[in-house]
Amino acid sequence: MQKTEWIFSASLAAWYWGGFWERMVRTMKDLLRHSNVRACLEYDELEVSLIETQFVVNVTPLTYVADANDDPLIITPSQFLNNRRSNCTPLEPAVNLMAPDAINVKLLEMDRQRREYVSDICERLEITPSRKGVTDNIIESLTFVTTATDYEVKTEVPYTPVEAMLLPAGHQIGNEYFAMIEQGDGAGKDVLTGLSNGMDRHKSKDKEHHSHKHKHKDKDREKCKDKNREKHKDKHKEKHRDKDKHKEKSKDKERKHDKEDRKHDKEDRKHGREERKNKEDKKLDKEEKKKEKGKNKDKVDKVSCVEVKNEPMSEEDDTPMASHSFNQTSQDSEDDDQPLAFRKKVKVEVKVEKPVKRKAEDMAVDDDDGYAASKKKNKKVEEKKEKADKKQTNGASPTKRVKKEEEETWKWWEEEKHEDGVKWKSLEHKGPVFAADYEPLPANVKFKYNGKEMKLSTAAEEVGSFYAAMLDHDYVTKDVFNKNFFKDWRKFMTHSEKEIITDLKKCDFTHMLTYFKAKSEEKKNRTKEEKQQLKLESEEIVKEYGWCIIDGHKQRIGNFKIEPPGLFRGRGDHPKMGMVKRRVMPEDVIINCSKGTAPKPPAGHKWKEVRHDNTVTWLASWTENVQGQVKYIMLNSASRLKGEKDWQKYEIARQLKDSVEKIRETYKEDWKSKEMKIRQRSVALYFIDKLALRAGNEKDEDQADTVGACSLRVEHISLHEQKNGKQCVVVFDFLGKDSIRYYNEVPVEKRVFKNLQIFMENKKPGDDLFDRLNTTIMNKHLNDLMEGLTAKVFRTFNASNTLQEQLDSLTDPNSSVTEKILAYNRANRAVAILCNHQRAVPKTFAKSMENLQKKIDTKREAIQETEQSYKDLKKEAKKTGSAAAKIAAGKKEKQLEKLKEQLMKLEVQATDREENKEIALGTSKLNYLDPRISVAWCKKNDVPIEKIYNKTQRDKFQWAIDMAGPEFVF
DNA sequence: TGACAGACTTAGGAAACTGCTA
DNA sequence: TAGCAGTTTCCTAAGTCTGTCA
Repeated sequence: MQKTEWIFSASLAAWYWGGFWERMVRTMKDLLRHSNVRACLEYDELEVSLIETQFVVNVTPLTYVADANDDPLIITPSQFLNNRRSNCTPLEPAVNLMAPDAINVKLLEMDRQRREYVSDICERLEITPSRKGVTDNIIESLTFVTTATDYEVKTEVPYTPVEAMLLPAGHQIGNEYFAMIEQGDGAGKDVLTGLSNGMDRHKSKDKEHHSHKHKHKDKDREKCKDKNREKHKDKHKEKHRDKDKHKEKSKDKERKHDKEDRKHDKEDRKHGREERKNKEDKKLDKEEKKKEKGKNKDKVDKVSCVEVKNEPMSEEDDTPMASHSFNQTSQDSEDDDQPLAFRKKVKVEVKVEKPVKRKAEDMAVDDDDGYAASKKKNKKVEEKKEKADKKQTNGASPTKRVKKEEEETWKWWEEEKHEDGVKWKSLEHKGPVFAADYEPLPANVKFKYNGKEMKLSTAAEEVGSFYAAMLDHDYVTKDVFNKNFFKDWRKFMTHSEKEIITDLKKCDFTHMLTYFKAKSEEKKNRTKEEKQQLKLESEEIVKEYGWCIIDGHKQRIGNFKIEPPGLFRGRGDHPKMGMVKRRVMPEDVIINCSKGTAPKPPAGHKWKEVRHDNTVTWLASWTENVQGQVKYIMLNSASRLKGEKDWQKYEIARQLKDSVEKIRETYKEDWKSKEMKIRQRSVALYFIDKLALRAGNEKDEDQADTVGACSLRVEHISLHEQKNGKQCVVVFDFLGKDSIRYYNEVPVEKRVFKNLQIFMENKKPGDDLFDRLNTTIMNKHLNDLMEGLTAKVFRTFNASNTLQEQLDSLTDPNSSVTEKILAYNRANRAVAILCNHQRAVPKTFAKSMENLQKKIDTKREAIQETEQSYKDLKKEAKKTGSAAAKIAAGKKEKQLEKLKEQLMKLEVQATDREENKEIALGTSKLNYLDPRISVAWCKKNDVPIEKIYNKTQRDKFQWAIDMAGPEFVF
């Protein structure tokens, strides 16, 4: 019979089984051993699964399983997984059950004797009816009729029905078996969870060590490492011996009887504990096994759209884990379940000059791209295109190949995508535009020090002028800014200047500022002709440097100008604000383009490097001196390179929509995990999902102190059992990206609340709330749940999903276009609020509101007056009965209606403006809302797209405008 | 495994532009 | 037509996330 493979996530299955991974392992192992599916015993994969949290089971079905009616049971893996708890929605695509659909796994026959035995166990273990239900259900599950809904386990008694159930048919059942189980455990307690074995005792010691982390963390870490190293060596040797033994066993396996199997089983259990104990040993083989896993994955690539893999979860009761003490943390997490701070290293200072990157030709092609549609690209077409491109490249210059009207839309979305990692095939541009040279101040513009005029050297004057130009800005009121500026400024001074200028407070830049203001004013007051001339000159520069030719198409460059020198304007309390951003020279700039097309550097200069790396999208780069960051010249958002990525982003977010419910179920389950690390991860993920928080990368000390979900500190939240009539309220108050304050009072699930209480226990305000979590751990987990999933995707998904929902509920198809636009803006606002897109209240806000209010008041007065005259006219008309008076009254009435309408509009405008005072709508529209939703909405509701997107936005979202019909739904 | 570099997206403020109103 | 307010564009800081290296 043909051998088949059945691969699925063990931890997922463990969840399926009520969260007991160990039990699942055992179940599978015994199931295979005691069933007639003997061939599987040949494989080591089951062992692999123990380490990798994934089963890779090769099954050669020999016989079949029958149900009560003796009908053969043909079970596919998806049936297996879909027959789970009856009160949950089916797992379906969220489960990456990487198995060929058609596999028929024929299981062991469930005989009466075994059923009786299970009942016996239930009685012996005093299992509650629901437990019994579970027990039965496990049996039923093997026959794939699931009914149980209660998986809570409240007893410390070993939970053995799995073993019981798997007792070979015809085997004598009795106390002997129980004894065996208990003996196997040593302490007898955790035969299944393995929590009380030697390893755990050792671990709890470790944990105790960790509880004194603040005193001895480095020492302990070193000790721990040494111990592990030793352990590692020994166990590695042992492992090889075990492996050999195992091979021998496999050879003889067909001759072995059930009894022998039982013996092995017992041994395996003992070994199993040791194996778990030596997790690190197995990590050694991780790479090898990963490869193996990869191979298997390749074989079964049919199903997987979305992958759900859980980490092992542990049995637990309803109380928060801290009360259990973490001495009992699962074996897997010996090191993982420590606060991450234990493992942190000292940060090295930022170097301004970074090592030169490898050359393009040396680079491996990355595999970072590809949304669903593009993945199905026809290779042949690609090859053909490649050949055609090669021909082209060998022929005329790309510039010549550009069509006459290149600006007309390039429908790149209808073309084949480049192979993964390749961003372009040809790229030609003119290089960046450098900042104009410094023009020294006229002699009459004076700088004063300590009240005395002083002529500065050109360099000192230039830097001084940066500060002078900012005198009206809030920055100069900040000590850090002034301190940094002064320190850096002195670097540009001559020796004598340094000696004289020792105190910034004694510096008088006001005359310089007046000069700059006058210049600015002069600029504003230019004649029309002058303005026109300047505009033309500017357009010429754009024409020459603002475009590039990529793959034969002319595309706009986003930022073709090199950042001019100035003072660093870090946001929030940035420790580097005020430092001097030095002038970037061609010698600092790396050019990236096709071979043989390098732009000429400015006269008398040369480029730092010319590179031909088609795996990146930038055209030029340089390293900025303040933070040591690389800055790039890149394409405009309307370009193919940006658009394609954007499209892909929204496709991943749509994928998340399909699996988010599963993921939510998973993290909710994880709230109960015994492992602190997993609970922290699940609570943080809950915040990311529910509140659209950012991931929260760790930040250096030389950056502003801002946080996101993973980097929240104890001081950033406060817990309230009750607040404003709501229970379990978490108050968030922290600075997020750009030092924008995030304040939110959120009622949360009780379990989240309890977990947070535990996470905060014995911590100082400045301690990490999630001390066992960082964004790498989070994203790794998310990617395990769904390919391509990262924390950021949740924001995109939640934003787009909110827009879709809001539009659906707020749009009245019968309303006017104006009303529809209002509905759209409201939906957009809901998203902006969700994402906390704030802006500073515009400086002119108060004034403009005042003006608006004046208009409203004037309008009201006008209405009052008109009303009075209307009444008078009406009276007169009634009194005199004259036609002229009647007409006049009618006119007045119309005037009154018009005025009232105008007032209404003004009032709406005032409300709208007030509501938008601190909300920035643009960010979400540009970065988070799938444009196809808006396009579809416009098409469906006959709203011109121009009402929603301005020209730039229409350019950026051209792909969506072209491809989304009115039927599109996110 | 953590630190770091690099590449890219997301972000708000400032400057420039545009259109309305008196 | 100037002045103003609102809108758009530009600018660049500040994030996210991945890959590499010791």
